[in-house]
Amino acid sequence: MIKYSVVIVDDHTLLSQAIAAMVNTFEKFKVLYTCKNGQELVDKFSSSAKFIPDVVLMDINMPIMNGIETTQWISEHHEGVNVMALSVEDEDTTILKMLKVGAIGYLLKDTEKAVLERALTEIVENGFYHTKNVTNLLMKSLSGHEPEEIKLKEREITFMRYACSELTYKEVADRMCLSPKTIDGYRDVLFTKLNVKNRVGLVMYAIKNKIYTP
Amino acid sequence: MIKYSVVIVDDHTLLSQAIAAMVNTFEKFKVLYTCKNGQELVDKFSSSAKFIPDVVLMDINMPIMNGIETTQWISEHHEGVNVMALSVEDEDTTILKMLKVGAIGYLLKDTEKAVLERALTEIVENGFYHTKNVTNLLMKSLSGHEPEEIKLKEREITFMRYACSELTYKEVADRMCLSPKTIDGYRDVLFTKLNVKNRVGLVMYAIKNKIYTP
DNA sequence: AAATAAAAGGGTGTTTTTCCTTGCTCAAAA
DNA sequence: TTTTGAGCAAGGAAAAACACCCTTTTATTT
Repeated sequence: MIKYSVVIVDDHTLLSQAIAAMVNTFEKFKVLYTCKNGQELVDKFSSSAKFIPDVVLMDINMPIMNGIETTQWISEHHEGVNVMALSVEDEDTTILKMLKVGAIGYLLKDTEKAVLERALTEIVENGFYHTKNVTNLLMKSLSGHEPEEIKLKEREITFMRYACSELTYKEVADRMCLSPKTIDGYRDVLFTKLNVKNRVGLVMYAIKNKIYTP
Repeated sequence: MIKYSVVIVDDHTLLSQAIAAMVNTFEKFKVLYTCKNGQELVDKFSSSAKFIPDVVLMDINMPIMNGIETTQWISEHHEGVNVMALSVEDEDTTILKMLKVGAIGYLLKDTEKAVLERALTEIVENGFYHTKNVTNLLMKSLSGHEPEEIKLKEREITFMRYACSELTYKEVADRMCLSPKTIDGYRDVLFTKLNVKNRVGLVMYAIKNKIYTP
């Protein structure tokens, strides 16, 4: 019997090896190899055609080259490879981003073994797999207005990181070599852009969007 | 050959099942069952003696009953059971807390399969396993001053969570049905207790110590 | 019963933040 | 060339946050 080949990409070695062990118990699948990050995968893919699998199980949060960038790359260079996202977070925007760059499935890490097997099977046989959650999400995003990507400038991001400290705005102005009143300006712009009311809102936005990591 | 029994506790089902699959490939070990959180484990342990394993692989961040609480409980009620912590985070204080409540090993989730097998073997044969990191950490904590646990009251924690929102202190006072002046008091006390200068400092402390999750 | 600690609240004054408006410069678009 | 707009700077006023002083009441300890 011909087994479908699977590659697992996750920075947590134990997790990827454990999932590998699990996938190897599935009748129709076998693991080709595992990677610690997107860069490793790109290197493998580029080195030889025999390293190109049927399915990639892709974690989203990784150092060096994250799941979204990597999936994008796969979509552009190896259209035939099916990417299934595998993540702990079920934040709407993240899932949508993965689907947008070409992932054809999305699984949370707290699903059952049987669900993973079914998902893999459906992917290679039908070409897609989505949990109900994801389906609902897609419906919403189709009907609803796109959240219109907020674009931040380099300086605004620098300022935001300072805003996440205990410095007063005057001290931030010193650090950035600008007048306090200019800093006032950045703040005001960001308040309206990000739709927040005060500095705490700014801090929360920065953290949620990984502009600042506590 | 007699196999040692292992129980895995992790809220991410896929991860725990995958690790289970891996552990089952080890010659000397077999998985008895897996749990989604500490409460489930306590229930199992309490229901019958045949559910008490040789080793518990314990995740730290879980809903309902986290790894530290659960390990504490095991230490108190089932001294013979070896608990090995298994976590993504390698923050010093967390590791120390786990060891303090009785864990006899600590593994990061990005270790190799072979390392896990060796760790399990050493635990059942020698009674302990620590990576070099953990050993170094222990040395440090023995020589150095204990960071003197900061004790927060229920009310202060409630207040802190509100402080992590965009509400003004006056609005927080309303929500907590207290005078704004009382809220002022909480803030002042916390500023000195936690050694921070302003509300942003408070927010950061709350996030770092998981009092508030963004 | 006295001492102590915690919880709630009050007064006053300073500093910081927030909001709104105005003006300048430079560069790209019409 | 004029217009438009982004980026930078700044003033003034009001609101919020912060600091430090305090009293009263209610539990808890001794």
